[in-house]
Amino acid sequence: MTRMRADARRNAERIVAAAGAVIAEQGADASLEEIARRAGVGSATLHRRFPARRALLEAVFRDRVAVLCARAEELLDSADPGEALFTWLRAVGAHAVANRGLSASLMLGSECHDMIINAGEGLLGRARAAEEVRPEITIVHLLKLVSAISLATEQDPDGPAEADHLLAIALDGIRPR
Amino acid sequence: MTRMRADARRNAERIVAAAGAVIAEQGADASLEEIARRAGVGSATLHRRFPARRALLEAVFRDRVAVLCARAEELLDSADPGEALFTWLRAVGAHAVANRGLSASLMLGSECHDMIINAGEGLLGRARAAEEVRPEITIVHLLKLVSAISLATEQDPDGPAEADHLLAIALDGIRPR
DNA sequence: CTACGATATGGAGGACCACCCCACTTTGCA
DNA sequence: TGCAAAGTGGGGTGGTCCTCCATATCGTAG
Repeated sequence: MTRMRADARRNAERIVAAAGAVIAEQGADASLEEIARRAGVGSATLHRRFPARRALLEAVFRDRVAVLCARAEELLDSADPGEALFTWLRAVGAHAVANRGLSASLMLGSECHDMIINAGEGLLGRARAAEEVRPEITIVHLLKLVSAISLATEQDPDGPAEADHLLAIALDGIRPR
Repeated sequence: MTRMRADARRNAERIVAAAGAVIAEQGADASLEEIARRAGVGSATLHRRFPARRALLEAVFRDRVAVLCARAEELLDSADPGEALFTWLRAVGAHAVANRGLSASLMLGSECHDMIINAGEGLLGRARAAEEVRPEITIVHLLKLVSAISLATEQDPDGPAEADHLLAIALDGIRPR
C-alpha cells in the first residue's frame, strides 16, 4: 500500500499476470527467469519486487484465496454446519487442483495461509459445536490434508477426479464415531 | 544383473551410499553434483549409471522398501486383518517421514512403487474380505494418501508427530460405516 | 514548464546446477 | 601378456537464481 511509482506498479502487475500463466503451465517451481522474460521485464526487476519465490506465489494467488474466504463466509449461514464445512473443504481442494501451484503456496506460512485458516476456523467451530466433527481436529490439520492430497495428485493424469475421491475418503475420518 | 566390471560396481555402490547420505540431509532434490563429489566420482559417471534422478532414488530406497514389503508379508499371518493393514500403513508412513525423499520416490511410477503396491495388495485384500475396509478403496488410494501426508509434513518442524496424527485421521475414513 | 532528486530499471556477471562429449585409463579375457 | 571393450572424469553447454550498478524514468517543487 506504500505509494508506488506508476511504472513500478504497472510492471508488478505484468509480472503477476505472467507468473499466473507460467505457473499454470509449468507448476509452482517454474523458472523465474521465464516469468520475467514473458512479462517483458528484466529479471532484476522481478527479484527486487518479489524477493522470494513465496512472495510471488502469494501475489498470484491472493485473489483466488480471497474467493475461497468469501465462500466460507457465505457457508456460515448454511443450515447444516457439518455439510457446510465439508462443502468448503471440497471447494478448497478443487481450487487447489485447478490452479497448479496453489496447494504449494497454501503450505508455506504466508499471508494466504493465514487468510484461509481464519476463514476455515469459523466453519470448523460451528461444525464442532454441532458435534459433526471430532473435537481434537484443528483447521490446520484439515487444510494440510487437503493441500497434501492436491499436491500429490498434481502431476497425475487423472488428477481432479482422483483428488476428489481421496479427499472424500480422508474427510470421512473426521466425523465422530 | 548384467555382468559389470568390478570398478563399475564399486563406483555404483559408492554413489548409492553417498546419495543416501546427501538425500537424508538435504531431501530428494539434492544436488547430483554434490552426491558425485561426495562419492569421489565424476558427475559423468553418476549420470551414465543413473540416467534419471528417479533411477538413483530407486537404487537408494530399494532395500528400505524391501523391508516394508517383508513386514507386509509377516503381517499377513496376523489375526486381525484390519489392524494388520492399519499397522502396515502406519509403518509405511513412519518410514517415509524418517527417510527424507522416500515419499517422493514412492509417488513416481517406479520399481519401488510396484513392489510396495504388490505387498500392500495382500493386506488390503484380507482386510476387505473381513469387511474391515470399504470395498471401493484400492491400495493405490491408500498409498497415495500416505505418501501425500508424508510429503506435506516433510519440511515441517514437528513433522513425524504431525504426520502420524494426520494419517490416523485420514485412515479412519476407510472403515465401513 | 522545467529541473532535479528519488525511484525504478535491466544487462552483465557470479555461483551454482543437470547433463553431454570425448580423450584417456582400467579391466579381464584369450 | 596383449589388447579390445568397458569405464572414467575434466571440461563444455546451456540453464537456473540472484546481485550490482550505470542508466533511464517519474513526479514534484519551484
